[in-house]
Amino acid sequence: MSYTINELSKMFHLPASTLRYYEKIGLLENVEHVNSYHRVYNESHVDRLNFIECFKKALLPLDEIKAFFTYEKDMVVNYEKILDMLKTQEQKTIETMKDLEAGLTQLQKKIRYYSLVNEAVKNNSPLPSWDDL
Amino acid sequence: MSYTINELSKMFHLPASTLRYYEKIGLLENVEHVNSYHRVYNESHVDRLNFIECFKKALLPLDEIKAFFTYEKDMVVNYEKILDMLKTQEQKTIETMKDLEAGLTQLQKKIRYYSLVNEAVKNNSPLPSWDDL
DNA sequence: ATACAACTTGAAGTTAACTTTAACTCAAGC
DNA sequence: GCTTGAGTTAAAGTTAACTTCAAGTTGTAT
Repeated sequence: MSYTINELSKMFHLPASTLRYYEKIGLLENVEHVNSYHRVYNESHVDRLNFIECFKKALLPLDEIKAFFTYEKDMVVNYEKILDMLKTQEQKTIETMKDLEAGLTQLQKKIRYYSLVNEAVKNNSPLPSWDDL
Repeated sequence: MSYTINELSKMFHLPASTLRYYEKIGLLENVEHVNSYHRVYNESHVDRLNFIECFKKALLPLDEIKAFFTYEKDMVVNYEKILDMLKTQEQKTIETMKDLEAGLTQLQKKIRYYSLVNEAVKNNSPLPSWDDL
């Protein structure tokens, strides 16, 4: 199966310029340039983009994602390094999730407070205090 | 209670330059400048920084955090807008958490795979395939 | 009185991850 | 043969959130 830049663009909700950019920085490799006219991608690019999106969600910067793919090319030599990177990233992701949860809790507390403000204004009753939660 | 820029810096693990920057963009307000010589912060700044850190963790950009504080100054007028912002942000945070979880799952799958690679290399046995997971 | 450390300022510089621009090429349809 | 539209390039521009810099000020210790 082969894909045009526009097909991949739609498939991954990434602008074509971003796909060209990823190729430029070496994150996508071996993209066929037909007649120096247009790019043709294959399944390997779809697979790689799936991982890239996945790592991006886990907040891994692009240069580390790239380093990861570089190490993977010689995994029998680099598996320890790879495991190390993956585990570090796992911990970071877990940390980030905890922070997000704490942030979410505060957001929801504020939402409860302003729901009370809403009611108070509508009933012409006194404004709630932060301690009423 | 009053605080120097260095005390706040340590308290929130933010460099002093960042505290000055927050003041410059209007995120921290009414900071006392004694004899145009040094800043003095008070409890209200500690409170606000707590919220700022909290919103930052929820991935709210600084200009929206600022807009939020601006609306809060007149909450009887703006409570609907505030509730709206908060709920939008709540949904975004939940989305981000889902993405992070999906990313984490993929990370952990890779970790399992490379643990198998590790064993295989140490036992001189054939490398695992991605489907062995 | 002078040196020094701590703090100040506005402005310029940094980083990551794109995005936009301008000028160009190619294949297909009229 | 000419236009159109999709694709190409290298290079410059953008954005957020800082960070660094150079030059100046202030209070305290010697």
